[in-house]
Amino acid sequence: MNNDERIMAAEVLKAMAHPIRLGVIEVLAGDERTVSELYEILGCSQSMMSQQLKILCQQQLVSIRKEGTQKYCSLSNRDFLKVFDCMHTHLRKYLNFKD
Amino acid sequence: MNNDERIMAAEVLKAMAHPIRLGVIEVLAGDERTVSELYEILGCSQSMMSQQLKILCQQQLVSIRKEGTQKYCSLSNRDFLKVFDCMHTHLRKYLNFKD
DNA sequence: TAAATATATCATAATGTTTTAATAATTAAT
DNA sequence: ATTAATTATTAAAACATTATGATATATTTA
Repeated sequence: MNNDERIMAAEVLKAMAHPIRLGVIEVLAGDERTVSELYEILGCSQSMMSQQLKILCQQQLVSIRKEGTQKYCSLSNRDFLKVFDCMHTHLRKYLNFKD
Repeated sequence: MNNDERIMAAEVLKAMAHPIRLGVIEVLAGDERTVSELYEILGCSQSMMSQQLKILCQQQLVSIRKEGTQKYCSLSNRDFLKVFDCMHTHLRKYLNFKD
């Protein structure tokens, strides 16, 4: 990776690096969801969810299709689910995370 | 992942989400390095490197052993190199990165 | 057309990150 | 003991992120 690539990769990682945004990715791993389903499931405000989704879409982690007055969100790149496995193991093995 | 786990995972991802810190991980993928080798290779100040290494060590991404007046840095968890592959592909496939 | 529903945007206060420069601490060699 | 080399800490300015509440924009339904 050259420096430009690292700058972009850092932006993508930043877009993942938030509990709500990780939650969105995790929920969408199961299935497509509307914006309101997402903020109900994850327990945050509508405004918060709208802003976090914008960040995820900007980095193309999530894509959105419109249907009437609703918007359906889904994962753009399921490859990122690997990062969850990696984190899961790291937290337990290196950071002493207890369930 | 529950919310506590997401909070911790977000911290780990934040620790990666910086061009210099990504550079450190990439360089250390090849071999162990001293702090001064790292800031020379990556072209940043000594102070900057020291601070970035602290962040990487806190999340146990990097570990350090002391030898005389120098410190040798190495990767704690090589599993994270997977994240680089993932990013490499994502930038090109979804974010139109040009070499 | 008016009301209801779903989502987005804006403003802002609080908080956190990044960068730089200056200084401190530690070890090794003279 | 001084000096040189390596690394860490601190302080501060600039900048970015987060969270909240208020308001705006579509879209559908009555």
